Amino acid sequence: MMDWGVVQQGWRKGPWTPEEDKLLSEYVKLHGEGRWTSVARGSGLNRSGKSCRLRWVNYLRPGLKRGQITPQEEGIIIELHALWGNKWSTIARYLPGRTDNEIKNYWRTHFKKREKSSSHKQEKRKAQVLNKKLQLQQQQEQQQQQQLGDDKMKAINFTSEGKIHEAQEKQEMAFMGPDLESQCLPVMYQDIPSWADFMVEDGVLWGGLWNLDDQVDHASNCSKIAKQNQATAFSFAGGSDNTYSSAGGYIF
DNA sequence: AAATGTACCAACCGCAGGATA
DNA sequence: CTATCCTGCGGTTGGTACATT
Repeated sequence: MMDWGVVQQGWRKGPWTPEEDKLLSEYVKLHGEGRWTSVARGSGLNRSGKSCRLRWVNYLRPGLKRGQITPQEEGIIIELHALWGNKWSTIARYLPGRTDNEIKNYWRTHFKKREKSSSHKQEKRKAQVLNKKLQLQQQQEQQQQQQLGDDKMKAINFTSEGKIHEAQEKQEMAFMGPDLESQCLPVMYQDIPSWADFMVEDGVLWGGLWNLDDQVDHASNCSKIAKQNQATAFSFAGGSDNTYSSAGGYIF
């Protein structure tokens, strides 16, 4: 590894000025992309090669799309992220005019949001389940108290209390399944609106959008792989076809 | 109106790996 | 073959604008 710390000393950092942008643009127009260390030296900019490259790739490069990510683009991002994970540069190749940084930032913002709302709902749901459990328990106890009015019977109740609760537990376990949380998850995810609900229904994603790209063949291959992934997501989430979009395959 | 929280964006950093001397 | 250089990637941070309390 090289020692960037030493080399980078004295180079300007922080936001780029319009003058710097102009210098960099002109230099790249003249000499082309790449060889960023030469760009850094030759352009008269007091910036590191890395910084120059980043500025060019993320901001100055021609053909960059500015503005909000469209729902279609969001769909592709989510789909490809499900496919490849945090391979931002790979994902960015299928979104013409968008940079890996942009996609990464977008995902981070929205992922965090969903993660929060998801865990919030998870907590809410857990509380609901616990409440229900407590209510049932209390009801049962009240019934027992009513039925077993005298002290004698109360004594019997006391000794058998453990068994009553045990039976109650078993009954609930049979209803909820052995793993409470795993049973709750699909329910919670159903609360989260998903792009896929309309994307898949409208056939937008797999029908037309990919063709915006000039890499149609590759993209359609990816769509096939992604569709296989959907199938995996169904089975993993334990959902049926019509629960796909909400069962948590790609929603986090 | 001020304080606080949230979303978004630009830029930096460390690292890995390919290219080259 | 090895050491160094260079590029690109992904993670992270800091700043700003806007929304909410």
